[in-house]
Amino acid sequence: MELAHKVSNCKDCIYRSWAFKNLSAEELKVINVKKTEKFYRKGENICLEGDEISSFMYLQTGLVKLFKTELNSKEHIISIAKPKDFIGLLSIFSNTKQIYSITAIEDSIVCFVNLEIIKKFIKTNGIFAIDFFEKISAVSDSVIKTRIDINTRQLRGRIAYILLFFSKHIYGSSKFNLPISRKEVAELIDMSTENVIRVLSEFRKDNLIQIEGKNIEVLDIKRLEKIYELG
Amino acid sequence: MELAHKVSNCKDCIYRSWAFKNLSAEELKVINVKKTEKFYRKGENICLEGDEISSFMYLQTGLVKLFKTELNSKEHIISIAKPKDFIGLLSIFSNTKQIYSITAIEDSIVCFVNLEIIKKFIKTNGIFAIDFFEKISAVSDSVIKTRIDINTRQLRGRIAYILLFFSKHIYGSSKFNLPISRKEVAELIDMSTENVIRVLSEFRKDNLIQIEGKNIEVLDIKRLEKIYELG
DNA sequence: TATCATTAATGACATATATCATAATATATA
DNA sequence: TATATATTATGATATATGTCATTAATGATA
Repeated sequence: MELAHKVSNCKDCIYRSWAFKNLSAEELKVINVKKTEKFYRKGENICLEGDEISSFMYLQTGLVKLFKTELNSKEHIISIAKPKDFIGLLSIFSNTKQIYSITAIEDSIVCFVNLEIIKKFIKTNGIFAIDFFEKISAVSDSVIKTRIDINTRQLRGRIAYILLFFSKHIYGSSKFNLPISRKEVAELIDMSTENVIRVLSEFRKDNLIQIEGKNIEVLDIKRLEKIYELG
Repeated sequence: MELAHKVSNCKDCIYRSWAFKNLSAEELKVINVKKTEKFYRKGENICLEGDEISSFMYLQTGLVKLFKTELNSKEHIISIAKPKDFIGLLSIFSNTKQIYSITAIEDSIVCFVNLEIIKKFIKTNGIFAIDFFEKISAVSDSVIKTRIDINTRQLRGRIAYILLFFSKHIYGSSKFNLPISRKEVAELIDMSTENVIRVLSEFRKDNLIQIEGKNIEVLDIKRLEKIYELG
């Protein structure tokens, strides 16, 4: 069942003040006409490895995961995007096909802006080009930094990272509903599902967190940060 | 001792046909006047974490490593750049300070182009902007892909990756002189130095490679590729 | 509601990897 | 050249992590 939602106008969009802030009213109008908004239920695919790339995608509401299916058909999650994030990686500017898949992990609304229009504005609006480039660069570098931060740590440090990531970065609250399964956490931080569960239990017994299924509350953020910092 | 080298002209530069191909003769002349070329001996630092960023850097000759010093003062290598590569990550467009350090791992000549000039051309030359963006995006995504490829494999797969990386990607020859120590290999693929040495010995005993100190020859590339693919 | 499938949880065990110790080389430096 | 220092090499051992097995809990579906 498709849920209807009010299609927003670009000039009122939260994203405008970010990557699109240097577009003129005229340019925004062009985007407004050509853009598409689409609603995805939790679990639905937004795009798959190999799909043609024709849009710049950003997330209006919800949460999505960017992932790759390995040869052994295991999935590896590369990053999680939150509202106002550009979804995907820079390859949309250097590839014609998606090299990763994207799936909603919460009900989400994704906005698709034709890539040719973005490219046209990069060509014709220098101020927009520079600003857009800076913003997009930051996103890309943050993915690299995250991958390094995770992989230079061991299990406890990685789980601490995930807890801090969701509580601080995604939800801004010490209490939150983990939107992904333990298996997906494992796919995100390169460890086995059992060990994700085990370390979470360990943290619970240690009064670092409280767990009731997907409901998690961070009880001792200072100590959790220390565990993260020490690796 | 500083070695003199013939300062090259941008219009003859190998890099021109890559990222700078859409600049006019006039624009190239501006870059040519403002750019700096610098020679670094193997082991010399090109820049350090925290340095002000004022240049777009690319490698004319040699080989350099981009790395981060962890809290425990261990070094973690993020990527290795070869001639014609843009050095560094996109953060030069979104940060004012370097977030990683760069050191020459072979005698190298680095060319520094003032970043403000690049930004000016992005603003004023749309065709250049798009092309430059596409090229730089590919570099960034390739770093992400590499990190994933390495970290989703275990030791044997990672060593296979390194051997294939140097023989195919860097030197284009089955016989090459490994430019980094076993310790640096370990820092590049997140494993202990002893295990790097151990797996290399194992590959030697298995007739996959021949080793004499830093001189390595890949004897059975097909089997090595299989080891890499299977992880 | 009853049934089935998925997820979460935990223990026992196997395996992969790191660490420590020691020696042999190689490389840099005085 | 001699000496110190770092690198390479290998074995023994400790530790971290993954895998397998089993059960409980949860959620989906008929």
